[in-house]
Amino acid sequence: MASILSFLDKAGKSRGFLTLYLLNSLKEKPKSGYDILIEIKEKTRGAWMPSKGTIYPLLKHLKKEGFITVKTTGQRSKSIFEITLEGEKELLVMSKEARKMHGKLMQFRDLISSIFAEGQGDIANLFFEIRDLLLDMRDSSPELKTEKKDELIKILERCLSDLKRVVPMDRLEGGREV
Amino acid sequence: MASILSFLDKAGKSRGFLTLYLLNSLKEKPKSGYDILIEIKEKTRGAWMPSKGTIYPLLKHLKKEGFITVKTTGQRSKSIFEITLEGEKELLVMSKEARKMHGKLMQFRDLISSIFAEGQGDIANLFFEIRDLLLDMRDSSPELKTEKKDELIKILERCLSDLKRVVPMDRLEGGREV
DNA sequence: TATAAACGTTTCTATGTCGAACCGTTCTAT
DNA sequence: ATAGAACGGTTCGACATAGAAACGTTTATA
Repeated sequence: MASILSFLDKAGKSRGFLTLYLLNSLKEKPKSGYDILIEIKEKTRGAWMPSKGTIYPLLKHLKKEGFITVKTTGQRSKSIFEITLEGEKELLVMSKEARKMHGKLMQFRDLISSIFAEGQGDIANLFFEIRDLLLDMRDSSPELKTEKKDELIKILERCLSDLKRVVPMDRLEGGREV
Repeated sequence: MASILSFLDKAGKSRGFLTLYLLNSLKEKPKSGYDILIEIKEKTRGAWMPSKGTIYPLLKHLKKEGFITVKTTGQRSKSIFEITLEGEKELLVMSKEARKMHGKLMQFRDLISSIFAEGQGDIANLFFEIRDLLLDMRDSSPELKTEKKDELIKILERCLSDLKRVVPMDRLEGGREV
């Protein structure tokens, strides 16, 4: 939730995920608010489309803060926003939050799926054991020797390909892929 | 965000994830608000702990709605909440939302991780791929043939033992938490 | 015995996002 | 030509949750 998807910037101001996304997206290429709306909708396959009542005021606010500017007021009276140098600096700091969010989101995911879990005991247990092992390792030794890391990767890759071999691929609709 | 973690119940009332979690958790076993607070904190390894200012008023509200009752006012003046029959009925409907949330959350995850890009082959990414595959499978085919199940278990067991071989066991326990 | 920590709850304000209503512009199909 | 859909944006109220302050109780510890 908010605690998971929002964070405090270096000035102590509370920021939401959308702020982070906006700056990141505008860094890549100047866009209009509407463009970003559609971009998000498509990237998430319709799972999320920010409210217009959120995104437009937010863009205005970020402009006022000097993180973005209006590049041109193009056709159809649309405003094309562009990230500023200060915006890029801010993004650099903020984007570290994306990692944290991601980790938190994954924990949150377990919470959700536990609601419709029920059964599947053995497989779930094994999976959790693997997870715990990897998490413990990361916690206790954040700096891992490349050599050891490669070994772990090889093991996991093998596991993954083995699983893919066994799992029927008829479950393809809904589209995978990023 | 809210659109991802909140939903409309059959009466059209907006509900948050916490409502769903509360009912689900109380169905399993009567608990106090504080118990649930700690339960969530531990289940998510510290990634999320609902605000007291959220959970207590919510419990009160659910009680008023008749979905839960106070079983006993135990020691330390704590209230032990218990789900009612009506609450279970409501939960049955609501829990279908958990599945949808899960799917949306996964799309959202891609959006977040796109911010810190990250090349493939990373340990975390591999792990998530494995998890996604297992979860997808569970979602799409809840009834798994024993034979196939055994194969999956064998693969995971092997992965686990391989990992244990590589990971040094000097990683004693210690602080969890984020 | 004093004190601090953990337990357990209440109340209040703040905030990120939603959703709906409303407005004007441009494109497209009939 | 006209209607309707898609584009592009503004404004405002509602809502789930956060976060902080305050308070009483029990347990552990110095």
